[in-house]
Amino acid sequence: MNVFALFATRVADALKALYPSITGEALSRIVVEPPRDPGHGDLSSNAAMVVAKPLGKNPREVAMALAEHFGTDTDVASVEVAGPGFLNFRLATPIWHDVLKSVAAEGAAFGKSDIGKGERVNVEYVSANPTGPMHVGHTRGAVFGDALASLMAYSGYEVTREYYINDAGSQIDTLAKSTMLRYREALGESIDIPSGFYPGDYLIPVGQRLKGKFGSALLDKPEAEALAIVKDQVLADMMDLIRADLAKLNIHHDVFFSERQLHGQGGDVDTTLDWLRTEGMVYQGRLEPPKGKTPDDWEDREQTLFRATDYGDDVDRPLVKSNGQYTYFAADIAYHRNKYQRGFKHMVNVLGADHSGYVKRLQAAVKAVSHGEAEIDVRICQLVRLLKNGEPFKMSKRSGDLVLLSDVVEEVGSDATRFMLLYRRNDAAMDFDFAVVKEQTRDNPVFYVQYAHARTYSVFRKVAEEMPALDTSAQALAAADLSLLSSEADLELIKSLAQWPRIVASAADAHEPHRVAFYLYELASAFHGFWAKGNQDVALRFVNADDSKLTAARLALVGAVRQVLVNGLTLLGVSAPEALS
RNA sequence: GACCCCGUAGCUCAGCAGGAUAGAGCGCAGGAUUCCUAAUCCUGAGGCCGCGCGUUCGAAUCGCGCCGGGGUCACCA
Repeated sequence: MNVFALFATRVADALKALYPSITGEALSRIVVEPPRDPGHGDLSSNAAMVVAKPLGKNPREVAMALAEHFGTDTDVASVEVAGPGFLNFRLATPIWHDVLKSVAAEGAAFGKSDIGKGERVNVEYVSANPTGPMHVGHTRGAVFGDALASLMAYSGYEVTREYYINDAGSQIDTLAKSTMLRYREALGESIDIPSGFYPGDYLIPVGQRLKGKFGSALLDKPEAEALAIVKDQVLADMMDLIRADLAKLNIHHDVFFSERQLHGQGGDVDTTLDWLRTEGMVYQGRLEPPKGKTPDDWEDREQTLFRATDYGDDVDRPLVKSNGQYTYFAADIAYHRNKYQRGFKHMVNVLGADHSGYVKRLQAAVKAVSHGEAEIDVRICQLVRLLKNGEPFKMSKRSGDLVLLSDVVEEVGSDATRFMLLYRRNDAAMDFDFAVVKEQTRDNPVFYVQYAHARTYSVFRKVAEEMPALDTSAQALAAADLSLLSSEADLELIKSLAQWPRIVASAADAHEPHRVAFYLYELASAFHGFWAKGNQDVALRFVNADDSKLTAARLALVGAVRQVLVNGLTLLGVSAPEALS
């Protein structure tokens, strides 16, 4: 039950009844939301102001008519017209108790919506090059994409979580050659790793595995053949490594899409280029070197260009390299055409800050290959600066100057890592201070929220101890007399709970999981605040040994708080412990 | 030179498909424990919402132009 959506519908219905000539366009701009100042009531709507102009009426006049209409609504305690034509509702107490009932009845589904209408959406995230373990640079996008995918699934989309494996470029050839050296090393040769190769220790086990499988047989094969075998092995191993790293943050993908499968004679890139040609989206031409910074090796030549500017990009983009191979972007067009052909009209890509220049051409590609039928939202996750006690932090246990994802998770844990990264808008750069994240204080929102959740359990433990006769089963609490929850404090907490469905829906719609994290913090705060009130006023305690009816009603409230905290934490992939140790 | 992101309290950040008196945490000053785990709560001080112009009944929010910070810029991936 979403009271805001409920009243949005009622307002629209009322307007249609009052002004039959009203257009759907005008109705769509109506919002019903909590007023910024709670003194203005529970719900506020701009309906009269939005609708007045097209109707040629005075906003206050429309508002008055609406107010009169709602005077007979039994769920409404009072309606006021305020300011230029705001409609402010104060709701009758029973409807808040209905919210509580619906939390209990809907459980994990409280907050779910169908704004996605069952449409399929492809969320691509991580897509780190399979050349080694994950490092922190990947972590933010990984967590963001994972939470966004969950959020959209919860909001009625059919979500596919996808990982694009960049396993076709020259960096993979270098990876194979680097691995070949480790193979020789495993066979007893002493090796020297040239610069430009991958020096990481993580390739040593791959070399040993190759030795175990093939002995020294690979050395007898032609180099190209041997390298192909080595490449397959190292790619498989690197992806295992990456999957294991992601699993530490509880991140899993549905589809791992290999770039290699797009290449080759008659592959997707070939057919896509042919298609682009027949569509007239490709031509032979020259590009201007970028102003202000001409690359040293700039070579003015005629090349195969995609008409990206026709679709909003700044320049047309090359599809074929000077050595005759396809560019990365050519493969990416084919890849996104493939997504479209698999039936995705909604796509989301999560990329790192270093790809911000890539956004427009990706959007251009999707527009072109779908003739404008599909849309892609590219979310850029800005840089994360690692700190320790406020000082920039360089940690390097195993791999050059990189900080590994597994190091971070080991250091601070999955919950804190995920929550901290999600407790920030994705498009703002952020600092990640190990010292703060590890601290279990109010500085660290994840513990604050988890503590609220644990507190709901400790209330129940307390009741079991003090009032063993009280039935605290879900069925018993569902029958509790909620009308006993009539204090300001009770209603305030219930109103926080009532926000949840609209928060999730708006977060899913805007592709902004951080809204969920902030909401959870606020709900935790409301719950902690209620607790403290019980210290001053015995009537506001959760547990009243001499009043089992009130206690039962309060337990129903506490149970609802717990349910919403769990629902939110689950979406963010953060655990909800029953007790903090 | 161009493109993208950011600029809100001393610090870290919310708020931005326009809406009423701009919020939170930290820090600072004071206070609270007869329910659970004080890992908490309450009160207070603290703001030309980077600057300017424009659109509007109404702008932190939208548009344009500056300023400052970060990122990126044919063929790498």
